Amino acid sequence: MVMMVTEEETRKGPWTEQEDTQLVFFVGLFGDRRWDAIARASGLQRTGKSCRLRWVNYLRPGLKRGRMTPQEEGLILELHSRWGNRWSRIARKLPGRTDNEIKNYWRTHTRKKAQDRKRGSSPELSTSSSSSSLLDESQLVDAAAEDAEPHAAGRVGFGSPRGTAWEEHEQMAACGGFPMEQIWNEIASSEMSGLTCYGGNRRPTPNDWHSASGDRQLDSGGPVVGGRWPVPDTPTVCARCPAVNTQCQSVSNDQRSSPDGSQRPPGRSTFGTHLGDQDLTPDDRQLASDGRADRRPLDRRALNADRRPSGVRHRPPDRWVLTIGPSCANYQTSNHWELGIDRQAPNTGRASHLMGHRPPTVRHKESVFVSWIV
DNA sequence: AATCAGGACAACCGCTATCGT
DNA sequence: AACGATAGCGGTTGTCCTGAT
Repeated sequence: MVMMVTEEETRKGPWTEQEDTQLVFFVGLFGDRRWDAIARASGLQRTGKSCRLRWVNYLRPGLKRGRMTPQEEGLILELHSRWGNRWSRIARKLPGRTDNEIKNYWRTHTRKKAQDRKRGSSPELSTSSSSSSLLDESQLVDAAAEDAEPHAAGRVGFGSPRGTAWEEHEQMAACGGFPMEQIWNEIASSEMSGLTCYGGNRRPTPNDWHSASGDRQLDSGGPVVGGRWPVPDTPTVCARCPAVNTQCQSVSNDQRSSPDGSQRPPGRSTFGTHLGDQDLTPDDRQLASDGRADRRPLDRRALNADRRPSGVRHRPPDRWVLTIGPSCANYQTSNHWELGIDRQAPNTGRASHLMGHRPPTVRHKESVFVSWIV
């Protein structure tokens, strides 16, 4: 019943667009837990650990990109002086920044400055009282509170073993994060045709299954139900057909209006290989305007995209849409998938693992089995 | 133009904590 | 309580880029 991925050599190195697409899609189904299961079910030849890292540090929605702001720089310095190399803890105080990002930042920028400061040569970014002006006072108050009561401050992220996902949801909302509920709602409210499923930020809703042409339908109230992905009427182009035989096509904010009001060219990718000025966010443009845009990795990637044979590092879209359709080359011969998603959260339409009740699993009888034909 | 040093950052590795059985 | 599986964390490495020489 569960699609099996044969034991193949584990891939390492930079992630490809296709891999990202697959990962985002399956995280949307399973939630950002059970990384081993995601790695297996997705067909990615990656370890669960690698999948988690990719998601947490790169694909997760809401991540900030670009240079650290002076406020963030100051906060990093302040918190590092307070907590040392507790990167994840520091990252919780900088919404949108990952521990990896902060760690890298510290290694390159801040550590050097701190060393300079120790030698008394750096007038800026001091951890002394002079730097406090750079900081949001409330952030320092929060940090102080966490000092006093380390476990009271929750982790920014989903599925923490130290608190319920719902608590973290609230905490993320409080700190300007990106509650999954909000993301899903946004995507659910967007246009959705019968042949489109949304990966990454949204899992199928019962309505999706009711409208499906498959053999089973999902019942929003029942404990054990199943469904099948709707089979599209109109073939679509298989842009990046993953190894798991899902026709997928990532669509992202390239469909939105650019800051000057003009539309991007249709079909344009936001991935690094196609990055151009039109792909810049307003923040990017600001960076460009202050003469530092050339330091941004996205531009470097764009400049060198043609030279990279594989594993091109690329910018993930802010939002993902996966399309499953019969035009996929493997459509005729591929297998029937089934993925188990627990649905034990009482009185909600949310998958239980998002409520902190239980991670998704295929082992429990009360699981909802979401299946589709590809 | 070529070379080199250092910055930037993605990704991996190893260890530890936590959870489920 | 013990054990295995999994997630999370911090350290490190590898690669590519820019700017200086």
